[in-house]
Amino acid sequence: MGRGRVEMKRIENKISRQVTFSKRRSGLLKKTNEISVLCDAEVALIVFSPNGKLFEYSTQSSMENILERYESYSYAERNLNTTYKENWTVEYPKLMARVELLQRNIRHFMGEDLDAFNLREFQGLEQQLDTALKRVRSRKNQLMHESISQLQKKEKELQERNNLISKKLKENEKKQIVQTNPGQSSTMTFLLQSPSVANLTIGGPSQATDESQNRDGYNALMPPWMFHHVHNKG
Amino acid sequence: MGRGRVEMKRIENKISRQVTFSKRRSGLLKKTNEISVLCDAEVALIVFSPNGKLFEYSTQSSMENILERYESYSYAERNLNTTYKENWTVEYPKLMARVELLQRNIRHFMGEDLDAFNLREFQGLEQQLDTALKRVRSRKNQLMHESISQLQKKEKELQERNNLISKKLKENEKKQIVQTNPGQSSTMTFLLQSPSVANLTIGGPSQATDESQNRDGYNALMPPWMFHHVHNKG
DNA sequence: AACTATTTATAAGA
DNA sequence: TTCTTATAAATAGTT
Repeated sequence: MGRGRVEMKRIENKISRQVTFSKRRSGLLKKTNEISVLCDAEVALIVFSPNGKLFEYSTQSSMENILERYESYSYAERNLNTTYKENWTVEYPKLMARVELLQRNIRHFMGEDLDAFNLREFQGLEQQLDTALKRVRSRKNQLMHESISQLQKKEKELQERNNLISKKLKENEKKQIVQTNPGQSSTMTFLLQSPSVANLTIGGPSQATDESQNRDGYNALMPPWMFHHVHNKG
Repeated sequence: MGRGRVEMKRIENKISRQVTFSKRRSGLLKKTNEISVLCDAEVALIVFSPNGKLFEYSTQSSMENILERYESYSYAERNLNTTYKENWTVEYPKLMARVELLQRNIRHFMGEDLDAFNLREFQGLEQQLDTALKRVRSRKNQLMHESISQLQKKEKELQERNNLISKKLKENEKKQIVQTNPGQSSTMTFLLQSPSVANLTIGGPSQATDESQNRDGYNALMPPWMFHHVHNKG
């Protein structure tokens, strides 16, 4: 409509295109409004100009509502977001409740927060703790015995080695006296280095754990020894 | 455009409205397409008929992309959903990690899953359990003593009451013999009912907990006695 | 759904 | 941009 028909393809002249866009845009908005008024329809129109500028029209029920309605007809994106929303609003409180439950149980295991316990519950907890303690002591003893026998083995080996070296040293000294040759005394350093025994300490100095005590806000729940353990395993 | 101008207000005649909607809708779609082709614009059009039917048009870049682009211009809804998404993708793994950590700690408190413990960790856990056990036993004993003294008190009261009633009964019998009146023997039933003592059982029969053992999938973590406790408090 | 008298939109020019 | 105007398009009322 206008002086001469237009071919339905992109207008190459930039100015023309811009002008046409402006004119037709207002026409489109007008018609959009008209159909919504005349026919009682909900309409949403979104237009991005080639320069990236946004124009929009929506009936009184607001763009948001229409898009929501549209997306409930549609599926992809919105459903994803709905899923996130639902996950969050439904699952998050569940998870938090679970966390709190677990924390309460841990406090119970630490002999705290027992005010509401009745006799049977005390009995159950006592038995549980007793069993756990027996297990831990047994495992600890086992570990200690292993350590001790390892140490004894190492000790024996070292003793043998020392004897051997002492023997060689004596022979060497004899030779030196005979030959009066002052070179080659490196055997001395070899004798003094007592290898990797220090790595097998039993419950050695507690430097490493001191630092990790005041981290992460888990303090109320985690006993210090557990911290060390947990952080080392990620 | 047409034979006579139209007032810009809702068409009351339902048929007319429907027809006009149909005609104008196709016109609107055509114009929407035209502006997008001629002017190289991105356009999205969403129309809901008064009967709730959906019609849509969008340029090649697809409705989803346009809406996304729109919502990045806009803010409200999209930001909400983004928040949910971010909450979910960021916070959920954290929470789950925390749950797993707590569960592992509980297993440790139960003397399980100790394979990776070293001697110092065993020592710490042992001490923790020992302390807890002492606390629990102390609290349990306290509770038992309280129960016992309560029971003794109740016992004493009942004894006195019984004595009183026996005395009255005897007097009554005397009277009955004197008066040879066979009515009023209701005192007998009163003597037989021994009130609420049964409620104070110490760790009595374990019927209530049996049922709750196989619920909720928490079994691996919750000892049966704890279940009872937890479910009762919500 | 098709027709057509009219109104409306708009292309080109100012 | 906006206004004008000739003309193409859209469409209200009718069939």
